[in-house]
Amino acid sequence: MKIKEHINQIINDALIKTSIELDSVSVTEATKVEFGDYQFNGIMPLAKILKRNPRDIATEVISSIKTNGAIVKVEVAGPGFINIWLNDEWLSSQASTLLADERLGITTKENPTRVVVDYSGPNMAKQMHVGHLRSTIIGDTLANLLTFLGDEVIRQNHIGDWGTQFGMLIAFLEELEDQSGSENLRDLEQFYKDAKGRFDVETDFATRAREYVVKIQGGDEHCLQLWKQFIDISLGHCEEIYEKLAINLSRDDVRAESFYNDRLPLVVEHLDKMGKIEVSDGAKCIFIEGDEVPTIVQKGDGGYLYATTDLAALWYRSEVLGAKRISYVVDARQAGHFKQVFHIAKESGLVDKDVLLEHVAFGTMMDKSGKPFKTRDGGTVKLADLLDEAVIRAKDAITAKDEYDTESLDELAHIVGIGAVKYSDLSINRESNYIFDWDKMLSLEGNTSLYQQYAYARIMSIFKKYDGTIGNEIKIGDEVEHRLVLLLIRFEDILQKAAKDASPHQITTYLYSVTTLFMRFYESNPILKDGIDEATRGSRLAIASLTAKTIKRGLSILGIGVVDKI
RNA sequence: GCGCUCAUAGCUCAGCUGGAUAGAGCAUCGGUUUGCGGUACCGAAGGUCUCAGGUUCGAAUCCUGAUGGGCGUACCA
Repeated sequence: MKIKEHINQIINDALIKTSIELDSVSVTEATKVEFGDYQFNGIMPLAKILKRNPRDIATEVISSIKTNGAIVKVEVAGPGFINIWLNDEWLSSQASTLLADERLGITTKENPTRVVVDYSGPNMAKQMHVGHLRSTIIGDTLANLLTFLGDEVIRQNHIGDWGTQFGMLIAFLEELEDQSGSENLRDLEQFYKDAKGRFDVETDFATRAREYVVKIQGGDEHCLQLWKQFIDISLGHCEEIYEKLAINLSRDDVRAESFYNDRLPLVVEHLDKMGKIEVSDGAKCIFIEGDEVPTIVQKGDGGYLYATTDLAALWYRSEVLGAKRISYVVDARQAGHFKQVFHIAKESGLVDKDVLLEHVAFGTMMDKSGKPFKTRDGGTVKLADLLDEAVIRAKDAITAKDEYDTESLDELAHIVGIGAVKYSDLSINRESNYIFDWDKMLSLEGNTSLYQQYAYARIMSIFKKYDGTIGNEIKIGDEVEHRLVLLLIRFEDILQKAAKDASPHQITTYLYSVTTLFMRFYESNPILKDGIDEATRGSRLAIASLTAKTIKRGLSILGIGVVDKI
């Protein structure tokens, strides 16, 4: 439920009764337990405008606040803070309602936004490597989150399947065709190196490779056939990775670079018509005021560039797909590029003014010593290798190994390992650089997926032992329960904000606070011990159940699974 | 050179719209009535929020400047 909105409404009503009108009223979570559950700080700036004593106004306002519903107590504190305590009975009843609902009381948007989330976007010429990890993970989470909240999400995988290197690759593929073409493509990295090796030393081969680039672009049947075959195999490799990573991208979501080919000349034509284009050194450029370097949309030799493709994609997404929010989950280093492209798209009318264009930027992945993440010999780390290692390491971290047969242990290690990789990536502010540390991510201590999965398993273990029906009746009995239940009710507020900011780490921070608070509750408030009365036990079971469902739902939005025992 | 961005505890990170005594985890030290999963929980210690100004009732947060790091900077994507 949108609890904050509810409290805001109450405060707003009280303000109106005091003849005060504010454009927007927003309470915040109390900074300390002594200050209650929520606090309203808006009186102080107001007092300045009204030239009145803030405490006097605050005192007047709180006398108009009803304390028989959600709020049980309000106080004026300090220079004019209004501290708000919520009613246990009200919270209890809200929590019971959430527990009875499949979606935990989280509403779906009444007016959904059609939103394109552009993420992953691997290059077909090479194997997926760690450079694609963050975009894939963050983008998928954003898409999951928006979908859950009711937006019409269109996932777009803008794969790189066009460009000069493909001439070389298909020329090489052609030679191997009669032998074992697809077999050689198993290791794309090696294939690329071999092809490059030939290209560099053999003139005949290099010439043919260059001819093939022209031929593909000219629509030559034979070359296109080879090219399609190559892309198909390479994309298949990506799909294996998506499968392992539990990423919701399918072939239907692929709109490759080549998809926009037909639109490229039209984009340039349109820009020209709008009077945006200036020719400089033979290239068609757009100069933006304040920017030193122009955006080139067509090269001197007539070729197009990635800015042109991105403009074409924006146009397509806006016009054909009808998107009102277009989110690019791309490395922060491309901030300058997107700023220009977005600007041009809007100025030239390729995209309507009311469409939200956002660059969901993220930082670089570093190793433990703070340097860019590479293999020992300085090469690129293949994603497939990294994920395999995650599963192997996860297996070591599992306690109850003996309770599993080989097959289900593998499955469990997969859930734990992949979850760790995803969670650690999602749990830091996406814009800062991210330090990749195996030991930290697979630790049971601290803000990790394993800690959450462990907490979940503990709750499941209680339920298994209890072996009965768990009701929805919650009755808050003490301070810890009060805080935990309130936190659980706040789930929707957190998701809404994370969606607005495209910021998954707000979800992980929240889940971690739920789990730690639950652990405290678990220590201090026994559930199945002898001497616990029926009603208390029922309520505690229900609180545990709501906690488990919240963790499960939260992790599932992050694309991470839970298990009943670890 | 110009532009973007970051700087919070020894380390990794939170910190909302400017709000009260800046918070977690790791590491360190100490503790937990035989415990519903102890790979847990509780506590202690740890800070000039890079520096210097400014804005104001109030600044880690906003503005200006400095220092240090990362990144980008015309026909690659």
